[in-house]
Amino acid sequence: MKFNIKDVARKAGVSISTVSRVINNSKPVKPKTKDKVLDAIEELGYRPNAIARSLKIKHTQSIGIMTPDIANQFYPEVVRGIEDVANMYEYTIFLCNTDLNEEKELQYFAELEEKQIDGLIFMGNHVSEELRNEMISSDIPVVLIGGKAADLPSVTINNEKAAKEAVEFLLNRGHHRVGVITGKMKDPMMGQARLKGYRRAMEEKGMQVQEELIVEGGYRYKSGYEGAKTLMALPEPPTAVFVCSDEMAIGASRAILEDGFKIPEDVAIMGFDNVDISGKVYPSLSTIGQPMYEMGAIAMRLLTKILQHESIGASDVVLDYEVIEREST
Amino acid sequence: MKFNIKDVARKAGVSISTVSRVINNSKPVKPKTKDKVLDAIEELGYRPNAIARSLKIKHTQSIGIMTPDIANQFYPEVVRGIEDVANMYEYTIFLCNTDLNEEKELQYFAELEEKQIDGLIFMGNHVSEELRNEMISSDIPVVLIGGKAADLPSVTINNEKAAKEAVEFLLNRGHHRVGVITGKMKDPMMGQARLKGYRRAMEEKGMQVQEELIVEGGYRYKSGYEGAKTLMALPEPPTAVFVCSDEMAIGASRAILEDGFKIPEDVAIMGFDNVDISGKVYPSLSTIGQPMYEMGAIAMRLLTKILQHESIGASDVVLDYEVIEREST
DNA sequence: TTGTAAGCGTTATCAA
DNA sequence: TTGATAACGCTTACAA
Repeated sequence: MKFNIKDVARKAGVSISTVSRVINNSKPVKPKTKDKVLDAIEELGYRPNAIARSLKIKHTQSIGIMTPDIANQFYPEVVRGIEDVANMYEYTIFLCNTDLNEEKELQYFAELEEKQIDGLIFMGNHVSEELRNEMISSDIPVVLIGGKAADLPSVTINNEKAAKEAVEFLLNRGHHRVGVITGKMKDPMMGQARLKGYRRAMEEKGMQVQEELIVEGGYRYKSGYEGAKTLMALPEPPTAVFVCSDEMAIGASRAILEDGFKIPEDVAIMGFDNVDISGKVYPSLSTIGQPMYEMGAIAMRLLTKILQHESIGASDVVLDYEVIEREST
Repeated sequence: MKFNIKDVARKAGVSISTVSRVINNSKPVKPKTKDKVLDAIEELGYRPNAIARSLKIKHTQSIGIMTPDIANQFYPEVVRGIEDVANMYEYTIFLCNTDLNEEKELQYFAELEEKQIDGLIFMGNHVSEELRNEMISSDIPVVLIGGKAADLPSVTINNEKAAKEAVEFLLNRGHHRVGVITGKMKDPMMGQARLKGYRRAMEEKGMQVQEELIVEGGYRYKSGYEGAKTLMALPEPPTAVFVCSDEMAIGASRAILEDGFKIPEDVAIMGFDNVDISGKVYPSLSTIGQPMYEMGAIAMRLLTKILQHESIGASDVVLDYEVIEREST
């Protein structure tokens, strides 16, 4: 029940080359013979074998996406952005979940390389030296989302500046004690850069940063919840807290509400990301809006340009964020 | 910088066949020559070409996933379940977003078939006759998640029964006017089956179902929001509403809160799905828990069994759901 | 405008 | 235990 180009050639009474030519529209073919071929294809229900084709032409129209965890609120939206433009340019995507685990990243990379992907979009908190070497030496074009590494194009936002604006927003509302629940501190962007933004905002306003108001979070809801609990248990709890991801911010809100405080009257919350749900929860979350879909779409667009050897302007594109005011502040 | 099996054969001073043998461990090879080969591989940084391999062996260790929209709360979790077991069995996954669009489904299917996927996991509200024909005639093994079609294995929950229990739960709490915001009525599972469960629960309790209390929703937040607005605008609004998806339920909660009602004092809300966020919002959502991760994992496991020609017990597996009581009821 | 044939990088059969 | 060689299904010179 599975036919190949030879079968249709035989059926149409032509050679396999002309069949190939009509399939790919690569060379002129006399209308009449073209019809014969098309009929044969139709009749047999023939589908070309892309694997065989790829072997010959040396590209697969497949690209890889490595994401920490598709089940994490942040990524589905960017993956969707990637997929939409990938589809537009006729690429199909391999999806891999790395759990931020270097071993897994390396292993997936090897697998994808063997499968001859044309390019890769990588998300993760940082690319290890070993992985970077693999990437460079493979000469598979890679574009990073949300992170940076030497010689690898990337799309990001300015995390430090965004974080700084977030806490300035809080400060301008008259808050004096603003706490922060950070990301993982080994994460250069979500952890370090955003905390740095916090510090700079405080310093520029001439406020002393109190280390007790800084608690290290992680990525998920639970760490936000716990971070807020410790913050609110302080002798003098903050009146506002900047939480470095929306998911943690939702956890923090929960903890704060449970402790009998009102949001935003007693304590204001500022998140980061603008994950889909953040505008839908109650109270809705003020946050820094990252253009997730666009990040994906732009990264993929960048990749297609590289693949087509179009000149790319800057290969580090930094996108705009926005501060979004909702009910939690 | 890219080497093939010939290069390593030359470097190791052996034939390509023995290289192949050491790579695949397919035949005994003298330890000493094996070492030579391994060294050559190491030195060149050789990576086998899976495309060439697939062409020869006629399978790709790739499977497809078709999902309506990865950015929709429900799917990332099941995709994660799929990916985890796929990875375990050394499959890598192609991810496709169909937007529930038949054209796109058909087109993706053709694309994936050309790319010679070994199997497919399909999510969608229903498989069209044409798509089903393609699936059957392609002899690519397909397993459905959340839907059914003749001759296609599936993993589902009993939507009607689950919905019935959801509204019984509400009824048992003494509610007499319970409204329902349905899914899209052309969706057999999320729409029809769940509504049927509602009707049956009402009937079995000897309650007359009032058509004004039934409003058709869709999939997303907005339709839940709007559905609740119309319900609460009724002369005699419901005291409880069963909303056929959590995302809509969150929208409904919002609308109800905005209208000045209290949850659950004035109106109780029951969702469906137990999407990650539903336990994290405030008030947290009572809901029917679908085992999303497991659905994915089990579907993929089923697929691997089919691919390995293991005997599969039932090819329609229906999983348990649970009714989860939280703050909204 | 069409056909013949080589070659893409593997695996596997067959012989040695 | 190893090596030659024919496939796998396609594209693309090159020739006709």
